[in-house]
Amino acid sequence: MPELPEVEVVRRGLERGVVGRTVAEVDVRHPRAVRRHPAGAEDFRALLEGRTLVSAERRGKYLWLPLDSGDALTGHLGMSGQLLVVPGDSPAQTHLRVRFTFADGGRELRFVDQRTFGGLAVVAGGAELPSTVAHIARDPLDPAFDDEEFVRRLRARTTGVKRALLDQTLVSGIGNIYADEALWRARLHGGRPTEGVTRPRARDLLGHVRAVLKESLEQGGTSFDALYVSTEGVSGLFERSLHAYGREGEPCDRCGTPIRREVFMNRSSFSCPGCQPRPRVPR
DNA sequence: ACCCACCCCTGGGCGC
DNA sequence: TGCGCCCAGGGGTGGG
Repeated sequence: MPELPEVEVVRRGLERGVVGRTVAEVDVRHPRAVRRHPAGAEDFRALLEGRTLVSAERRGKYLWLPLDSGDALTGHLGMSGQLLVVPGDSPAQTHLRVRFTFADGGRELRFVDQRTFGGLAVVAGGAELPSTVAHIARDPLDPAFDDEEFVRRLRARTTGVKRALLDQTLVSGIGNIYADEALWRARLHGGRPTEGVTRPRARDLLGHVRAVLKESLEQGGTSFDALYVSTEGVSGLFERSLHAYGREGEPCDRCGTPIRREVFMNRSSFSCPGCQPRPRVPR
């Protein structure tokens, strides 16, 4: 569910809500939530209790909280994960998976995840860049993101532009919503072959990716339903600014042509037939 | 070294 | 009402 803007909203909430605090108790209520912690829930708990959370970091859609031990608590929200900072006496959420209480007795941290595609783990020595995150590329909001390297690598691919945007090892943080929105802005169909995209058009596309991510972040992200919320339970407002995603049959905001929906990679893609003509041989 | 189909889950909405 | 099907913002993995 959440893409870069939504995950960044959560990161900021963690920064305000839990960074600087010392973990008292960890309660893993569903083992699947820590399946990416190979040593198991008990080890996960032991590595966290008594540790202080030093900062809140993000790359793409991955989050991590370096600990004063030099390890890092890592998290990915998957399709439906939430990290909520709530009073300890608030009722258990239906899909509450992990609870963290703190030594200061203040609000607790809860990992809630309906579909359990997300999860948490403690990565040894991962404070700088957890090994489980290192395989993905930097995201376009990272100051060290290399635009020209992205352009070069995109054009070296032999695939479709949308597949490339969704490939987290090329550029991270983009999911189905923002891929469609950036392609609409760039007037490119997602099936356009990457090798046929000129350098200027690739730079233009990257500019639109960066712009739509920033604009969404300013609106608190996109929240179609209560599954995506900040650590404070607040929904984002960017849905009203979407031009393509989820708008099948509605007139294009640029040319009035009804937005089309296509099935692609076993998921939906939305685009304007007028502004984003399908290539002769889509990929 | 790629790339893709498949799998992992729960729940809401819809047609019958 | 109920059932079955489709759909949903994610990534990892094993095979080609």
